[in-house]
Amino acid sequence: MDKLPTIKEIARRLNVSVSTVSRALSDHPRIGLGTKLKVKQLAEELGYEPNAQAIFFKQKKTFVIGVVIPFIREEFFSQAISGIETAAMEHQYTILFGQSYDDPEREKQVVEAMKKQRVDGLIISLSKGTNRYDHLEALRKYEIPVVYFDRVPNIADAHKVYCNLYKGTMEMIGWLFHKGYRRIAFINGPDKLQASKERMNGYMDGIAKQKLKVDMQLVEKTDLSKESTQAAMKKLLGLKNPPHAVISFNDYVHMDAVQYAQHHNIAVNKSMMFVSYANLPITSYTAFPPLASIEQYPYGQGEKAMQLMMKILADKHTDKAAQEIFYTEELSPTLVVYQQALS
Amino acid sequence: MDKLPTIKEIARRLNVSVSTVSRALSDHPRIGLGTKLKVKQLAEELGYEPNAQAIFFKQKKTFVIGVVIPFIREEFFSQAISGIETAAMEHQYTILFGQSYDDPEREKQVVEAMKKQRVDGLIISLSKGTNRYDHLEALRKYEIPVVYFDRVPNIADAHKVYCNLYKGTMEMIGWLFHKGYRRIAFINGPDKLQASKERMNGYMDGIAKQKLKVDMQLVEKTDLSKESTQAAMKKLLGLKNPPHAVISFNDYVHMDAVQYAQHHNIAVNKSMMFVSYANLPITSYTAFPPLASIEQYPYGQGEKAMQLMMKILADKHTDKAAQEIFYTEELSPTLVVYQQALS
DNA sequence: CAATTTTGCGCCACCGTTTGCACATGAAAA
DNA sequence: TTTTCATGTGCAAACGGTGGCGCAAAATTG
Repeated sequence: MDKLPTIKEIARRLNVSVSTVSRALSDHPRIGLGTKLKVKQLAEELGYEPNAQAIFFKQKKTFVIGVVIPFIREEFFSQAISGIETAAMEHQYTILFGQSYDDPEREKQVVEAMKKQRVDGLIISLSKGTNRYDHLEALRKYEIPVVYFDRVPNIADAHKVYCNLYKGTMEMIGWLFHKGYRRIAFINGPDKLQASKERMNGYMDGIAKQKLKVDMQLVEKTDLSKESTQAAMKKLLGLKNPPHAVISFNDYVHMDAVQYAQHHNIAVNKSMMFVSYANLPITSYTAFPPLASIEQYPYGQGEKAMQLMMKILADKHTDKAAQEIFYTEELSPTLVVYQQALS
Repeated sequence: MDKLPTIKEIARRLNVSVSTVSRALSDHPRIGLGTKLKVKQLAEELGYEPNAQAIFFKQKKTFVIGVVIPFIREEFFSQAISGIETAAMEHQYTILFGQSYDDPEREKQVVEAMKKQRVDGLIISLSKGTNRYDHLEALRKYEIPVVYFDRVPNIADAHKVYCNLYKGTMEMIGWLFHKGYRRIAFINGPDKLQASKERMNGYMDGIAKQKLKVDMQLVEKTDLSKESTQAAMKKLLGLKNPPHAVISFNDYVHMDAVQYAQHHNIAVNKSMMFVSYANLPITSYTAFPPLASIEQYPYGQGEKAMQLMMKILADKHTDKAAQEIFYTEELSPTLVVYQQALS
């Protein structure tokens, strides 16, 4: 038994036509009960399994969703991909994986490879440098829907799933204020990211809400690299009037910031408080976990993104008009407090 | 322009046959230069891109490699997958991703989904509970080669890529001995894993080599869960004569062990030394990184696994006899010392 | 200038499966 | 008994390409 069994083989052995076998296997009502039984039994015996490639080819479907993220090694994304994967399995989909390494060029390559593979859809969290969307627009021609998550573009005609960090940031500032901290610094991420803008707006409005005045010396930026974060910390620590608390863009920036502070003899979370976004489990092992963190539910975002994709794909077949509707799912973040900060 | 351009469309417009177009695009020598030019130009204009699904279907190739790992959130595996991905891209392959979550049942499901997708090959790091290989043997029928990495099975007729931890463990014990530590404890992983056996042999022989006698009270086991690791630590700390040093199965076990010790007022890396396997970058942010770690080169293992897969796939076509040769790639680990331990 | 080779292109079968349609048979309705 | 209809099955086209083979025209050879 060298070749894999096909429906042709079953047809040949049973002296029926391939169409009969095909229909028998899919329980077509017009096939006789006896025939169905015979076919199914032989299929079982032969260990027949339909050739998905052939079916997909015919149906113009692959049951594969492409997933592109910046770095899988970041726990945020590995959690997100787990959510995506789980939701995918529930719908019998599999996922094609690729990393952009935060490089727009690489992102383009990966997206193109996925287009070539004719994925049924693409879920992507943009690289921080991406400012052109040609490679993603190109998917439209192939009717491959795109769902953005977390790092979403600032364009209207796109499906998006993300966490509203505006509210979360305001909440964080309120919490810090109540704990008695007044000079609240903020290390934000790249301007291009919508996530940065949201955080910034939240910061501004949060400070204003507490009736503090915004001091732009307390607002720094990082490109997310260790060096850039350290440079930001250097400036903050160099102020004649250093901050009481530092909000970092995410837990990685937080860890780099804390490390820098520690090396410069700051009593972390004693004389200067550190809080962050993301709430990664890994931080619980670190020397100085953030005092509080804004949970962004990466797993939930991934899951939602996939469910949205399923909905879009379903709509595609039923409702032709639905093509031009774009969905946005906004999750509300939660402030998670780890320790009681001394006030 | 509603439909995607196909080779047929090009043929129709140019009044040539589809086969001519096909051959022109692939630079077949029997096609005239002028025809080639015309075809290629029109293809360019129309933005023609070959339907990979169709080609793969005909050629019985998908250019997809399935990758199954226990947990993507473990940095070891996320690094490994990065190595795999990079090597795959170099060969125009893409990767289909799945996690087993260390559950043999889920592993089976994932492998089956990949079989259904007719991946060209499968790279897998086994779940810790896997002791039957039926689901992987089943791939043989589809001529889907399997390359195991890191968590490899203890069977002969399989392709494997892994780190030889026997040597690494002996080296580690030698280093600890030189630093003056005599009572060296060892928290090993599940027996089923070949990796556990290797470490154990290395431990035994390493202890013997230093002319110490093996004290089985110092040897504990964990199923890699936090609870199990803590239970192991509890036993070790409860000994009338506690260990001077603890070797953990990997950095995650290490972190859990250190956390437990810390909560029980042990002066970590002062009164009791902690060393580990894996050397994950994330440990540098933790409160007590291992004093030394055995680097297992996850990225390199992934890369090697993919390269081996490419070789196997290439051999498949050229050399029919090569089918029965099984390759084993053994990487040598390196002992990385982070701090000078007090002797 | 005839014989042979090379060049350029089209025809057709094929990969594994699905599906619209036609056809034959037997049973129920008229 | 004839018409109608449900039932069970087969034929063939289609999905988008590839590639063996054949055939005519052009180019090369003796």
